[in-house]
Amino acid sequence: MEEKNNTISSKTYDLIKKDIIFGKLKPASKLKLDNLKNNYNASLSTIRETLNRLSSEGFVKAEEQRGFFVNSFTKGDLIEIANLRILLECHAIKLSIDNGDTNWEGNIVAARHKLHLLEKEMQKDYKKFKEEWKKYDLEFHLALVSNCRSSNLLDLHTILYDKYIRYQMAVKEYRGKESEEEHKKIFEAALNRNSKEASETLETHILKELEHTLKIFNN
Amino acid sequence: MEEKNNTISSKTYDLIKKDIIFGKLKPASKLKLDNLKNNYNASLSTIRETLNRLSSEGFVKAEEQRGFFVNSFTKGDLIEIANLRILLECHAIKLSIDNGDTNWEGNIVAARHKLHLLEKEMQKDYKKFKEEWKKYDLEFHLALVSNCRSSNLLDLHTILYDKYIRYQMAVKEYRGKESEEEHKKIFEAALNRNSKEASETLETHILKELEHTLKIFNN
DNA sequence: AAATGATATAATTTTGAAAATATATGATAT
DNA sequence: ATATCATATATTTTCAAAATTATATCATTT
Repeated sequence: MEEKNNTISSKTYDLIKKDIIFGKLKPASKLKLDNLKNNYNASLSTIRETLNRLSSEGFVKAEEQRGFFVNSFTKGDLIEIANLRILLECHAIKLSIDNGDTNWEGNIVAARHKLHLLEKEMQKDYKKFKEEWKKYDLEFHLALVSNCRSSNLLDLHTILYDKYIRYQMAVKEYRGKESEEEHKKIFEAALNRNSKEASETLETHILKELEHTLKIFNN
Repeated sequence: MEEKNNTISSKTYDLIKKDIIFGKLKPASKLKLDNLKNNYNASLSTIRETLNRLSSEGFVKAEEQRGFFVNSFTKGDLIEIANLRILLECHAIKLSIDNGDTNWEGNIVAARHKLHLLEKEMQKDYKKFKEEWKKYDLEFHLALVSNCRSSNLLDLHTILYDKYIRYQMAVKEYRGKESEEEHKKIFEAALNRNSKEASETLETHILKELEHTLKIFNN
């Protein structure tokens, strides 16, 4: 009855995507098919399938007859992505709050709690918990927008979140308290069903993260 | 020096995408690999590559180990897509107008002129010119947003436009005069650099098209 | 020394076939 | 008749190798 990830192709897709997001596969690096084939234990055609998907989503750049590359980091791209995330996520959170119900509220409380636990860990050891934190940060943001009643919007948002977070995962320092404070404010606005405030606080949150993340271009 | 469409894979991608958009490959129909292989003269792996890309973009649904299907038509999906198109395109047109320059203005005039020619043809023979009209309608809408200075936004918008237009291409009647009048208003607002009015007129335009397109569910 | 061109090497693209899985068919039992 | 199971067929998934194209190497010419 399982419906996901039974094929080598989709498992490989997840692995490569993860390695791109967390920088194990570095920005602008060439993705040589033969290397990937060996590193991920899949055949060439299977690797090509996953790279085609990743290139559609914008994690990978395909140059015909010259091969595949991890998308480069550029200041302009980061700014575009952050602003697009604001457009989608702020729109979605408003719809979501306006449709909010008991179950949705429960999910937010749970997600916020788990995120908070990871935030404490992050204070202690950023590098160690980065990957797990990312999981719960996404879960929190998804819980907030999950009631927007548009699966097209949700799918798009998740891709934009991942594209944004790839940049943030490259920053060496954790933003800490400030970020946690913002999460708290968004959380409270959502529970109060104040969609305007939630949206504005979320926008501020993403813009501050952007500012922090832009540091990767200073040196 | 050419940089696009030299591979069988990308040519096949264009062909299949076109056939989905114009309904030659019908909504919800099974995309049997062996059939596609014969109809598009490409090998199985190549076909799979294109289907993986199309599934990332949401034209095709991939069910693991069960195969690929053209995405179904549903009322809810159409409404989601139209609203997402409004969100992206209205945002982009405002940015574009605010950054507008001479060259951009020239492109809009040219695109509007070509679209207008096709609109006249459409009055005479809808079925015959549908495909060509779609090309110039997209060109017009793209010209309007082209100055938004976000390639991420532009790429996303084009996908949403195509996803929307697949539904519209399934409508039997041309909307005619009303639609042409709306195009004219958007055009004039853009030339007057009135981004607020352009955005509002564009939203109305898309909502009216949505209303018209929803007819495909009445029978 | 720089540029050009020929050759060799490496990489991508495409194919056809093997392996794995799902679906259809038909026989048997309730 | 309906359900269950086993078998056969069809389809998807995966692979490995051939064909094509790009890149690197090296000799030759200016």
